[in-house]
Amino acid sequence: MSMIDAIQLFAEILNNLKKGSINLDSPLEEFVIRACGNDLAYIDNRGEAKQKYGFDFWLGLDGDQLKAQGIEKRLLYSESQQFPDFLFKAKKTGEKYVGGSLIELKDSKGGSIASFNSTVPTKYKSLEEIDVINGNNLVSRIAAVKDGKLARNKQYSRFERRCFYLIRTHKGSEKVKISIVDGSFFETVPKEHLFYQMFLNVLRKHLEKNQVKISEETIKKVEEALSHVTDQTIIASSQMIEKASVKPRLRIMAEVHPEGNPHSTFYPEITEDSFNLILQPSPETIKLKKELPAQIPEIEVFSIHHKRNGEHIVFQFKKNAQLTRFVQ
DNA sequence: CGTCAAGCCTGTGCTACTAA
DNA sequence: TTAGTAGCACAGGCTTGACG
Repeated sequence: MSMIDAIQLFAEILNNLKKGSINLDSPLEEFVIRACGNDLAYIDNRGEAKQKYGFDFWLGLDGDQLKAQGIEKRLLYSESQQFPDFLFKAKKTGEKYVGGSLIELKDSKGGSIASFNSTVPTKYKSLEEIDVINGNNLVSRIAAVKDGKLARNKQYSRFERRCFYLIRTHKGSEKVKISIVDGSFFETVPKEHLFYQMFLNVLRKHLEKNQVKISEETIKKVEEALSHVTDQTIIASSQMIEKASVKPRLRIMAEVHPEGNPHSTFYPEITEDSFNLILQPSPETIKLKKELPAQIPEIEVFSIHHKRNGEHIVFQFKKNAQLTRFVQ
């Protein structure tokens, strides 16, 4: 059930593509808002949603009541510039939360995926983690209002939500590719691991460059010490250095390695001018392999192999194939 | 081996938010 | 009001690969 959001998003976008109400060059925000606007608990740019796409995120909700719940007027239709771009509404089956997935957009003119700033892509994130990343609780405040009753439970901010990335490369070219990508495609080691390994790498490179010899034992000790450096907000804060009149600040960014980019030459099956849903196999996805093509005959289903995270199932819609079919 | 295109990598500009 | 931090990738230089 946990993937239900991504599947719904894919199916609805496909509908819109077929109807022609959007095309592969439309803004990615439009893809999501037109497809699933009513199922969202958070939209980062609520102003644009209303002005540009005529979607009122707060429709039917009263401004004064919202203020009472901690959402001030100026926030209603602002662009918050927080992570993530969209959050689906949560659902519950029995006592268990499902849904509530995160959708993050990445749009790029070239063939590589635009860099991730401050957020390292992962398979799961909880609302609590989102608050840590943002350094404030705006997203969880808004989501809690939209999720209403469901949010009145401690587990609400703790349960692990799936992360999906709506990615376009070669924007505005005939080579355009768009995919909804499972976060598992990017997360091959825990992100806490990434951070201290970065510092360790920096140290190693300096030792190498300056030809300084340090015993393997010392390195091990340093590694053990550095392994405690895991908190992104501490790493990214600007720092007071004694006597310094500037405060240096590290910015955490992540670039996607070609093997983690489903649109790279590693994965020739993801063709130009196509729209794809790329999911890690699970009992649900395997069921979906049968069901989705039955509902939407234009879809092709196949597997690609991620070097580190194994098989992923692709549901592919080719724009060109579709057009030729119409012509005939 | 030279040439050209595409891919990759790093640094940067600019904007808008939140919190104090 | 402003200091601090994050968002958006893109620009532009460098590297790699394909091809004759």
